Amino acid sequence: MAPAAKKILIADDEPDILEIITYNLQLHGYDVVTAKDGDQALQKARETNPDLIILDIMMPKKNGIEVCKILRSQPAFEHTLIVFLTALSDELSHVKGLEFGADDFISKPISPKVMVSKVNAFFRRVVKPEETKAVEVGELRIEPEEYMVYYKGEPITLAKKEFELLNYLASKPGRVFLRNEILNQIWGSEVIVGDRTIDVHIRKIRQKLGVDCITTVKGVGYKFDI
Amino acid sequence: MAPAAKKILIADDEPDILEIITYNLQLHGYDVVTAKDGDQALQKARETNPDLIILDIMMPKKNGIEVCKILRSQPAFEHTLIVFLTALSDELSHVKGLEFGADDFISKPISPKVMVSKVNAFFRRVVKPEETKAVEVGELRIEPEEYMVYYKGEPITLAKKEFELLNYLASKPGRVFLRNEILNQIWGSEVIVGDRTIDVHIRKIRQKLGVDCITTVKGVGYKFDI
DNA sequence: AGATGGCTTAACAATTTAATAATCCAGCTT
DNA sequence: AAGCTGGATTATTAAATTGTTAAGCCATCT
Repeated sequence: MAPAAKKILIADDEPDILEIITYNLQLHGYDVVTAKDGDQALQKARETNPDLIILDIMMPKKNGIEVCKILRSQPAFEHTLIVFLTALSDELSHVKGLEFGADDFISKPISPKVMVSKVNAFFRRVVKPEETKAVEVGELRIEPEEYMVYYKGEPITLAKKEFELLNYLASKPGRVFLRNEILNQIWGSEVIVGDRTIDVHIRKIRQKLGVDCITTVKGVGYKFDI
Repeated sequence: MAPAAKKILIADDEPDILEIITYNLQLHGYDVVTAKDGDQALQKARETNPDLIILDIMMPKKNGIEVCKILRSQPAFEHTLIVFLTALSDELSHVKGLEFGADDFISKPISPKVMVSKVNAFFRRVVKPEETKAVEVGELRIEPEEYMVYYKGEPITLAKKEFELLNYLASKPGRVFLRNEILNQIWGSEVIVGDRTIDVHIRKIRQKLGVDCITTVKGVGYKFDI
């Protein structure tokens, strides 16, 4: 699934926080680069070309907002995901940060778990546009942009989860997705749902589509096949 | 896949809590080891090498944070999942725990059900799908991603164990795999099954494939050959 | 407030797979 | 040739997994 580990640059002047977050992100398969001040953040960003940059607002040398502003002015970082770490109360930073092109904020203090969840979410979000293209297999057409499915030209309305599940499976027809992969992708690693939940959604999809384009692979998972 | 039960060490000084949690985790197929104080937790951790360690913060002898700190300093436990049990209000513990490498927190009080769900989620999160590539020998193609086998282009559906077995043998065509090797790889060293079980699966594979690509080496094992 | 739709879960049914035991068979040994 | 030995086959039983239905919960809409 993950051809290459996503690279994350995280800049914060508190070594403890840096270490904790680094450790936890690494544990979840991310490639982490750290910086302890604004200048270093800029330098490492250029050196390593990360997929996501997390900037503490308050840092020596250059603060996060300045760093963001500089990065955004460079073509190489025009579309890089940049998020700020801010103290919960610091509303002003929010406003200023937005002006300089931050994609989101993470409020401190934050638990490692939530941190990882958020990072996962960022990448999930940014991956979306790639899979926006319609999938068409046989008589079945899946249109991610309109959140609709057509079978033999007839529109079929699926609920959100149903659609996401079908779309995910159909993203690689023929390949088996493990139940765990499905849970992590559709529900997210932080959400807790039972195993039967997947079954029920699968059932509803099969029911609504009329065609059985989802094959069960017992003990393994499901695959889209037509 | 190794169906080996995940091992969980749980340390808490309240026998009641220990018992309830243990019972519920066991009910869900986990292998549970308990400890009633910090020293015992350390000892059992070394003895049993668990996959997940749940530490109550407040314990006699050594508290959870001390235990965590000691464990993390040892290579064997560097990457073991460690979570703390904390009273909801005890924010200070959170902060301290983070510094010593805990992966997450579980706040008390917690219902057995939620506990089990959380534990499931922990394991789910760390699972990463392995990179798999298709094996192709002669007219036979094995696609681990699809969990499918093709012979002369025709798709053949194998059951989970059958597929894993074939895939394993085919990973090194020509080499003989001892019965013990097969048992260890496909069934896992902790599972005890009789020798006949392998025979039966081999037979089913031969039957489904139609071609006899598996050669018996009497008194030794089997090899994939075509 | 009441109605609606989506999501999740519980409970049970149905199905599939795995493991075991019993039997059969081929090749060797003596 | 009769008796071993290890493997193959078949049938049977046990276990695990999935399918299905109904019901509850929650948020939203009317």
